[in-house]
Amino acid sequence: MSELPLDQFITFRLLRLTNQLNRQAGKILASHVGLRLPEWRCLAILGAYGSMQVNQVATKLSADKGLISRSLSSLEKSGLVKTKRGTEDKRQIVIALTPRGKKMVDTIMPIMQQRQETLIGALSKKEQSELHRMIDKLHNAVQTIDNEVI
Amino acid sequence: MSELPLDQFITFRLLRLTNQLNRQAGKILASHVGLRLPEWRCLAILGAYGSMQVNQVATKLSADKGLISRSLSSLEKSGLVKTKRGTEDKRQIVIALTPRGKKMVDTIMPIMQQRQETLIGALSKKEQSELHRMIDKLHNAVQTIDNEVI
DNA sequence: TATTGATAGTTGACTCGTCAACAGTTGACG
DNA sequence: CGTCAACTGTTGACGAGTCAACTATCAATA
Repeated sequence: MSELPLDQFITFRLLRLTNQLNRQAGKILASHVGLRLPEWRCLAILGAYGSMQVNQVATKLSADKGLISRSLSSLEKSGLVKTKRGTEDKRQIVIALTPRGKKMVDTIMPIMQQRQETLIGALSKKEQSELHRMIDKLHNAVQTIDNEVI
Repeated sequence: MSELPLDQFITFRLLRLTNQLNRQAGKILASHVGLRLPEWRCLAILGAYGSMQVNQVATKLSADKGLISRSLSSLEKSGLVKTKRGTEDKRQIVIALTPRGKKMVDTIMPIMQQRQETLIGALSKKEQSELHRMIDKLHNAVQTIDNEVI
């Protein structure tokens, strides 16, 4: 039987790190406001890009459209976004931040940016750019495996 | 690839990568055998270290004991592990691989190791060790934030 | 020895993420 | 036109992960 130092599995260590990051982000959002993580991500992307369709939000976030649909629906109930059927294409639904939604983004974004800076502050500038590059490489490698195995 | 502001968020990019990795691992396990990801991780850790208690498995995997409890219970139903009450401490439950469980590990491990090698093969030796070091640094930085914010 | 506190494991409730089925709408093409 | 494929968004079902309440044991100690 193979002797396995599981700590050497990069997948294992990455998973552990991101679970930790998600847990923390969730706590920060829940303590400051009653927002859930995917909801915050929707707000952030709408704040950055302005009005978008459901599909566009999902694509920008690399997230599932089902998850985004539910998140936006919840945000609408909270009055943070408003929705409107597309005028030409009646399948589409256009999402926009309400004034309250904009204020929410302005409140939360600095907190998350501060956290972000503390995080990447643990790495030198050189390490930061290398990390981004490595993530891209791994991203591509995963797709290579998909093509081989599946 | 990084023209959107959110792409600069390292948390965002890491999350996207690990979601992709988990999705793939799940597919591989499901296609080869009817194993779920946390179940496989339990098998792997038991294969590497031999008999352990539930708590020890959870600690080694940095996972929640509830999740591990359910996974092991499912593995027992499948006949891949066997459990035994501790003789001295009757709270403890000692988990061990069955012969079928051992065989399962020997079947799956090479597949997962192959995948692992393809993944890290996308990085040079120097990058690999740097990545491990960066993950450690980020891991520590998260805890720093926990102490500050919460 | 009886109480109290810690520990091992189970279970329920909830969020996050993925997939697939579905209804409604659009557009291309015979 | 009418049909059919493709697309938009919603919904249901389930796996993954977290937290907390609960039980049963154990251990310390008054």
